[in-house]
Amino acid sequence: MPVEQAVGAWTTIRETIERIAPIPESEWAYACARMRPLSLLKGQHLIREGDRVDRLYFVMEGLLRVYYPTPERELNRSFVFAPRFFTNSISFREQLPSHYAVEALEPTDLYYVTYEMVQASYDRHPFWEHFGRLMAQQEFLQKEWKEWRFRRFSPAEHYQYLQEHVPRLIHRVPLYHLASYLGVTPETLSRIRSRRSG
Amino acid sequence: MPVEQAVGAWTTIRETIERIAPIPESEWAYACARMRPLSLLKGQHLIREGDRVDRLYFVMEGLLRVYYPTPERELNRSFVFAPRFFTNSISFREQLPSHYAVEALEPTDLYYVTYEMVQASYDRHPFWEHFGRLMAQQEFLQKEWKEWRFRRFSPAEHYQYLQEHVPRLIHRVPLYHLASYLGVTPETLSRIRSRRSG
DNA sequence: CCCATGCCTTGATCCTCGTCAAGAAATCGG
DNA sequence: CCGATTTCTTGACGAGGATCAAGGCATGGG
Repeated sequence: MPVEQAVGAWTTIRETIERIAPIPESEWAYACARMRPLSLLKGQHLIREGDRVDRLYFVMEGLLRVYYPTPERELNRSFVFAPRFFTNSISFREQLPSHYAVEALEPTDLYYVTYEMVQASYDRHPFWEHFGRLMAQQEFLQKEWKEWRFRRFSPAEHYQYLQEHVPRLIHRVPLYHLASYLGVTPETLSRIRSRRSG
Repeated sequence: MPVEQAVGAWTTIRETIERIAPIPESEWAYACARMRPLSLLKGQHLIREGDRVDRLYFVMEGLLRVYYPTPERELNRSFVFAPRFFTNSISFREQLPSHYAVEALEPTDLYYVTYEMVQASYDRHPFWEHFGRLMAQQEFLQKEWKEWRFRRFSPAEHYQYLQEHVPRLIHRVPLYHLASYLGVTPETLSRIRSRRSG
């Protein structure tokens, strides 16, 4: 990777961290030295069901699809737009096999650090405990709102909400994937869309 | 409250905390001195939609129902069995009005500490930051599993799962409340139940 | 430029679940 | 123990979404 790209990447990571809490220089240097790059082509999998996920990823560029693979059909759980941290929290924290799979919907660049490194950081400097708490709390709040949306909105209302608040979802995710996310068939989503605009 | 009861209560709280992380004696004394009791009769509300929740509760005894009040019907979001910590995380952390209501399904005893006290604790001793992180992460994992159950299970499968893994839900929560939790009408839940046993 | 592929739409049919209505069973207070 | 209220069940009906099937429309590779 050319140097300029790497520098831009690290700026993005640092900004993402500092949106949560300011990071001491020593700890930033420590983290930088331990991040490793990884790239996925469109359609490649980052995680397959059953994998043990022992890495914390930062999605630098691209788009991931998180889905539950069931015998009958795939159920889309979420979509991960760069830039963002991402891991399978259950697998990462509890050392369990992943209950979902993750696929790149676009060519995707990531960095990652290992479980051991994350655990070691907590003993290294109070910043990491602080950051970890704020991060976990923020993740929790996002899930709380998501639960609220899924319970209170009908699929049609939910689609309208996403159109207004997360338009990149409608523009960058194929509609048949979005349909599965909303809990309906592609046919039904198509009819929702035609009812709204027509 | 008689002394013996208070002592039993505090043992319960301490055990709940130490299931997450061992608490230093100084911090335990600090917390104890700041907890206040509160009791609810069956049917009373702990939180109404729109309230600002600035307390972190510990549910000592009893059972709470958390629900989204919508114009047409109430949607049950969760049930809170003692002993457990509980608050509206969004309202508590972001100082926003509550998007749900909380009602006692049984006579319920609680203790609480205030937002200011929780915030102050983070500067007091590293234990609280550590505890806060582990707590938030644990809450997140529980929501992750809940999301999984709601996506992968049909209402009938979900009912069977709850029967096997959380039988107290079926025994202590009225079925029409459970139906709303599962996302079906009481009539449909009744038919699910008769299909299974018959 | 054209064909193949993947994605989206439209139509017809079936089936499940919500709704409305009534009645049975359980619970509670007096 | 009894009556009133709440909770649960059962039945009939209708609306809406899943399914099956086919056709349209992009997009990209040759």
